[in-house]
Amino acid sequence: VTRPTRPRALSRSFYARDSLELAPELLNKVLVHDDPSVGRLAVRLVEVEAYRGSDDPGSHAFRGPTPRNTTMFGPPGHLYVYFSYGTHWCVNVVCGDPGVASAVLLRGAAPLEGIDAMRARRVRARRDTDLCSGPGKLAQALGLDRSFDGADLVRGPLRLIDDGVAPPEPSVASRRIGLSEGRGEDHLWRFVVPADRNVSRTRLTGAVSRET
DNA sequence: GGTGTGATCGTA
DNA sequence: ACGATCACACCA
Repeated sequence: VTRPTRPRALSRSFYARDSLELAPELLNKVLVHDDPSVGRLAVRLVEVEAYRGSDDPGSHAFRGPTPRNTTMFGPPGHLYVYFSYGTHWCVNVVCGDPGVASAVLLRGAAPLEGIDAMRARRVRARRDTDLCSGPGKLAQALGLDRSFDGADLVRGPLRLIDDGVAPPEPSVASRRIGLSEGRGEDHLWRFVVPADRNVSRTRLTGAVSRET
């Protein structure tokens, strides 16, 4: 059993590394949104995916900088938020060095605090596991949209917190979701907390258990 | 539990 | 034309 410590916000240097290294370290970290309109929202991350740049055909940054992906090339510890399928927002944590595109997509989380406010934003959710079990749901529950693209996780109002709960040991690595053929769909760059009910899709073909 | 399909619009 | 998706229908 991991003993909780005094919660501390992750520092800029924590994000300054490759997305493949950072992604599994984000599991079980707490994402907090101090939302001026509804108060504090907090969730524990249970599913993430690593994206890279010029060597990753699944990445928005594969073909170089564009107006949309600019923050992916910026300094680490900021959010990259984009509009997906005409209906949903998806949230990434930018990592690596400035000039190098590297980011981690936040795909699933367990609601901890502000659950009533999350339900108000996600009326169709029947169970608590419907609130944040997918990238679009997570963004909607936390009230995130384009206006949060570029937001600084070190300054807030969004922060990532280490409350002493370590990443799972082992974690599970599987193929990334939603990539068509030829887009790096075989890479095991999705990381999940095993058996957590807030993981967006339980089918894990080709998944491997992974020591951190 | 699983699979299949339509909605919807910014981006390249 | 095509998505780093979701919800709902339907089958099991």
